Amino acid sequence: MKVSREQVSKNRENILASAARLFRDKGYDAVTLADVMKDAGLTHGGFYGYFSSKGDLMAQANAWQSDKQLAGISGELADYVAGYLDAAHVANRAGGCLFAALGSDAPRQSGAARHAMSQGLQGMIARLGELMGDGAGDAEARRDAAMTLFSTMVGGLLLARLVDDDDAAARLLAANRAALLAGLATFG
Amino acid sequence: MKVSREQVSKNRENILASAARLFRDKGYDAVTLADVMKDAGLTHGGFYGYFSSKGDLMAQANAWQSDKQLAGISGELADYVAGYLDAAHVANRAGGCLFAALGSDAPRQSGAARHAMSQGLQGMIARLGELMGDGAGDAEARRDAAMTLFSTMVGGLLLARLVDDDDAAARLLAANRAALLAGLATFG
DNA sequence: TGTACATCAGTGAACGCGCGTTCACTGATGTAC
DNA sequence: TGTACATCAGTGAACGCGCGTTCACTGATGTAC
Repeated sequence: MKVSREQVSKNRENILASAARLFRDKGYDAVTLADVMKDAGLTHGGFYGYFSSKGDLMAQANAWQSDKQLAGISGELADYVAGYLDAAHVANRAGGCLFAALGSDAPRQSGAARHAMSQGLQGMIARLGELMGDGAGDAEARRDAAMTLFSTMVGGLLLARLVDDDDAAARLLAANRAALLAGLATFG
Repeated sequence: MKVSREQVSKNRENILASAARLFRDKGYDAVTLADVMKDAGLTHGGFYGYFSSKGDLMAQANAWQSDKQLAGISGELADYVAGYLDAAHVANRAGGCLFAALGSDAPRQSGAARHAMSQGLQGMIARLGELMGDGAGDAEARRDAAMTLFSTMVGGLLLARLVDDDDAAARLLAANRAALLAGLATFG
């Protein structure tokens, strides 16, 4: 049955939100279109009214999630870093950072899906560069510093999720957090 | 037809080598058992004479590749870091670091496959800690420093592969390389 | 050392099953008058 | 404002296809004598 235009808009948003969560949680390949549509409260047949293919959904979900993450950065940079390198973030893959959850899969995707993630990453680096203290130098130097900062954050989260020993994970987080916050204090 | 025991041993090695390459290149899910067996010069039906399931292969390939990588670390730590954060490594996913290629997929695997990778990572960190200069402090401090070092290396390589712009990738590599080598020089 | 035979690694066809995608149909929406 | 009808979002069954896994068979290996 036909639904209102407003409902169509909500459904589209729900599909993207469900896809963004499920992809991060289980990986692109392990998530089926039926899973996504069911999670969004619809049946799988309606999918092609919204997206042209699974690849299209992957691209749009990457862009959607990138935008959302970027918009979520506010306040002190040190607080953002500390929240990122936290046990709660390690446990919350479905709701956490796109780049740590799907970063090693992205280069394998073709065209649009990869590009959306690439653009998101560039935006992320630019934003973190802006938040860097003046002590880090001029705009170019701050951008370089942001690249290293975010590399360590993503790598640290990814490795903390990888080890299957809670103590080792906690130590990885703590070591990275301490090193990065010390660096930011120097720059600040 | 039956083959010699020596050939069986070689075949097993070939299957693991093919699997380790293909998994890193295309991801676990996108690689079929037929792909692996064909790459190893065999037909797919023979697979179950060597491994009990695809998951078993994934676990053993992870362990095999981890061991190989660990054994490949020698010489100056600074040289290893510079070679790791290099454009050639970005381009060579199939032959490169297991953790950067499959790190975000590993936590989704169950039991053995994840554990093999976790053990490999712990070995890697221990080895890098040993190679840290005395300036980094005692054994515990060196291990912490190795954790941050490897987090930045893995994150830096992963993000450099993710961006679909060669200049941006080169800059990410350069920024991380410069920051890490400066840090090592201080510790040295 | 040579021969006869049991073993078993490898082959390739076949099996279920699940997935992405398609499609005829339904019935609520929104427009034309 | 009400009514009649064209539109089209959503449904659920069906389709190919490819994958992991199984299995009867083959023929070289390696052992027993």
